[in-house]
Amino acid sequence: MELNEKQIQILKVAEKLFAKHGFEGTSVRQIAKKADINIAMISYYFGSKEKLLGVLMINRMANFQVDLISIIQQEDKSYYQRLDLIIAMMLKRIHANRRIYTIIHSESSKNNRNLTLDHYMAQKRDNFKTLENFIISGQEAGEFSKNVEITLLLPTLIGTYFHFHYNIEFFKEIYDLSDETKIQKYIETTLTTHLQNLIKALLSHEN
Amino acid sequence: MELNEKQIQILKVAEKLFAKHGFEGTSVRQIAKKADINIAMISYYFGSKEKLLGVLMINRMANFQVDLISIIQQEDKSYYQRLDLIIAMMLKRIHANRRIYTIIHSESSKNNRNLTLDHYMAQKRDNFKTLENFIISGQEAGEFSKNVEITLLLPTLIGTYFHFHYNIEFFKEIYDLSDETKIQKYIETTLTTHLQNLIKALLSHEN
DNA sequence: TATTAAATTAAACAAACGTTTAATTTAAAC
DNA sequence: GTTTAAATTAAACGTTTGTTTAATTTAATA
Repeated sequence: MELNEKQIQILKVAEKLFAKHGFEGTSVRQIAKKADINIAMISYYFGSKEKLLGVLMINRMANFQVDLISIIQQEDKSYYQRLDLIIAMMLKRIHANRRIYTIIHSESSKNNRNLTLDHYMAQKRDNFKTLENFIISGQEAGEFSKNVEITLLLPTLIGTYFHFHYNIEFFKEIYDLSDETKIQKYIETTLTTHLQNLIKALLSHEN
Repeated sequence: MELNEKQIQILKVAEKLFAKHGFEGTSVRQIAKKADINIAMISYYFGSKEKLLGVLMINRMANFQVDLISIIQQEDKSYYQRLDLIIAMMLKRIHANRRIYTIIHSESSKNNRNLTLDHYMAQKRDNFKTLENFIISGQEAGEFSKNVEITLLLPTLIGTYFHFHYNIEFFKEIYDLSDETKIQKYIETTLTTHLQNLIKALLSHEN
């Protein structure tokens, strides 16, 4: 789907509002007002509020697998080095697209089956398989220890980020994370390092 | 606030619906229908839909700190043993109250200040402090290694659980988690062990 | 410049929302 | 058995919801 400038602007506004007030908590009138367009334009361009969300999700989730594979293929680097790169890349990407993930979380806990969610699930499965194969290769190469629940590495990585994200008000208090720049810096340094150490500790820990 | 049987039933139904469809996504008519009561009873008992949520949150969050301290005080056990107990207790509790946490997550990402949320934040701060002091004691006793981002232990623990929870459909596919009993068993065994190993690996890993 | 298609608008639509009302039933106290 | 308070009800309240309509403006094409 090709998007013109107006459509892109509507998506930007909708993304922020959906993430802040939820999908049902956001009205098309709010979106229209913030995007400075007439209410009817949303139906005109996207068909419905529901379809707008679908376009938004597809648009924000693209190209993750590509980034992942391009790191794994750097075979001059050790498995640990590549793992560090993967973790840093993932955190950066997830933080950049945190709003859409928030929406996906709240949407997928509802039971309405949905084409876009199926698309997301399929992508997730691919990413998981790719990462799993990478870890297994590292184990066969003797770098990573065995006896590790590979399935739970991704939940630990992504989950840690999102618990930080969902409780940002709490962490703002503890650290000095008063603005967006500081938050981003904290994620790219402290949080990334913590997770790299954590995964490394687990993968080198002889049970 | 004392609750009669009808009120308890309304809270149960509301909890499920809020967790499934979100707060805005759930109507008082849905709640009334499922709880088999008249719509007006919700305003009659709780004042409003908003206040119903407040009562629900307070009701489900009680006594966490008590459980935590009672484990820490078992000083005949090693720090690692107590840490294992804490992790198991936390996962069990969080899973039991997963619905209310889901609601809190989606509510606290919105910016409407709220008495109940403040109460939750204060409790969270207390729990965090208690756990932090426990880890520091363990470090001083020479059991735990230093150079650990204590602040990020809780996000890793809780975050891993919730990423599992939010993506339960995905994990149902991978494992054989076809019903609630199997999910609970998986959490109490595989997931708990994974997190115990993870935290232990980190706390014994000399950077 | 005239024609045609796309973009934009204000207004209206029915449906659903949370809450309140006023009347009635139920249960407890005397 | 009467009185009193609590519980329950159906109906109505005014708003807000997502979407559609039909008319108008804008921009591109011939």
